[in-house]
Amino acid sequence: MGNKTDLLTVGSDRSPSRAREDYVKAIYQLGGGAPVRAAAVARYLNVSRVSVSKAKRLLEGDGLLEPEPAPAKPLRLSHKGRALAVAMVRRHRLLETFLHRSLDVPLERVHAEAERIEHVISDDLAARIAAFLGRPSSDPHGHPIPYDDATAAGGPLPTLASVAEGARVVVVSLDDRDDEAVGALAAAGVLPGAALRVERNDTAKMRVRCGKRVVSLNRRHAAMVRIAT
Amino acid sequence: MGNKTDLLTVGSDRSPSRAREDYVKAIYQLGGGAPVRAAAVARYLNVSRVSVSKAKRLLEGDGLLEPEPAPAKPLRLSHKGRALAVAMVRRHRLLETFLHRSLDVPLERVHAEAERIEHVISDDLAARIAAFLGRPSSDPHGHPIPYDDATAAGGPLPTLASVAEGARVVVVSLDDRDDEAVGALAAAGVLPGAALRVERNDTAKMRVRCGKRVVSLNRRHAAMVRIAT
DNA sequence: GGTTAGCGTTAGCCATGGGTAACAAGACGG
DNA sequence: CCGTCTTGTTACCCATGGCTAACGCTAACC
Repeated sequence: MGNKTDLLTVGSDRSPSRAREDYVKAIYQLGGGAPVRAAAVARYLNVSRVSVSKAKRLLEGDGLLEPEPAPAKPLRLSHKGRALAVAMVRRHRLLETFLHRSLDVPLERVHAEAERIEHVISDDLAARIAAFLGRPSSDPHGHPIPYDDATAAGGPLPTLASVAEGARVVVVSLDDRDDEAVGALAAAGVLPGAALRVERNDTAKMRVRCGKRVVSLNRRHAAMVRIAT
Repeated sequence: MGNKTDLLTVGSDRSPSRAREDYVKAIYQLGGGAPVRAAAVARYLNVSRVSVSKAKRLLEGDGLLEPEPAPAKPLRLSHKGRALAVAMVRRHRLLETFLHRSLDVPLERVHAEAERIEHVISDDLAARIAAFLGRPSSDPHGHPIPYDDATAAGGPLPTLASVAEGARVVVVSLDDRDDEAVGALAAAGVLPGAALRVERNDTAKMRVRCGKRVVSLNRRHAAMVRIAT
């Protein structure tokens, strides 16, 4: 196959619809339905506040944001915007599941790949992928796949980094946005469903027993792990 | 699933890299390696000649086109451009095969879907899809899948519309760019590998025996069928 | 030879997405 | 109460992709 240093690295990749979908998804993931500050969106997407401010007008024009005549107000998704956001999340998680399960894409690379594909597949195709996979209930990082537009949020779970020594916990999910952490955690066997026991948690590296293995985890990586008891 | 009249219909969808890839692919498919007139590219992509003229400069800048100081000369892909074009064709055909075989996407919808996805998957992912499918040699429309950068062109085959009455032929491929024709042909059983006998070919509708069935085909549709004897 | 058609280019216009610089207004800390 | 930080906005600038209008050329066609 074409092994010539990936020819395709040509342009940036900001298509009109892609940018809009990214904004909507960011607002949704930051607020979970609640209004979100523009500056937070800017940081989340690594763009300037100005870009968010301009995008705001365009998104309002598309009916994806609740129209807000008063300036300096937080961003609120409209019904349509929320539905689009949920559709994006659904596609993203279905794609991640497919890439990991069927194509054996390593866990830490699944997110980036899905991030690009999610913008170009139709709802119909997403439904076919879901059927192909047997309508999985969660993606390989442990996040639930929303099949209807219900939010089903629930407050954020505690992270592994915050657990007291000696505690036994179960891994619920990993933050897929941090490739490096996901790679390290997967290598250590810290995956959704794994039962852990925290051996030490007082320095930059914590020790965790995972099955028969005792592994050493970077604190920053452990902060990417959501857990339950 | 989100059945709300496809929310995603928001923007056009011309990302920088997408446009470049479309130009390169068009030049490749029109010329098969030989130089191509800009106007032909414009017609093929449904854009103005002006857009092609401007794209030319950008593509030269990217090293995808052979630099051409003299104006009004045909467009020639560089080595890099040709390799990119072949990669695009490979991805496209692999995607079509996957969509049709694994996800049961109807033949006439496979092209449009692949057309969008091909721009966002990595070479690595294409390789994984190929492995998943068992390295198929051709796509569902009957076009060969190029696994190396070899061109393997060979002159264009005759079309079903040009066949004399009474002749027996075998369907090699369908032109996937014409959704309507592909739908009609697939419904009639005129698919790659099918053995046909032309019963009548003198009016706007031709009659063809296909297995046990005798079907009536629109001439325009028949012109989308490449055949061999 | 003149007319007509097609081709490639240039000039100019629009929309989108992204960026800086700058500013007014509010929140916070001292 | 005064400085400092954060925020959202505005005014510009840049690149891309696409468009129409218009022009010069070439190549047919009569």
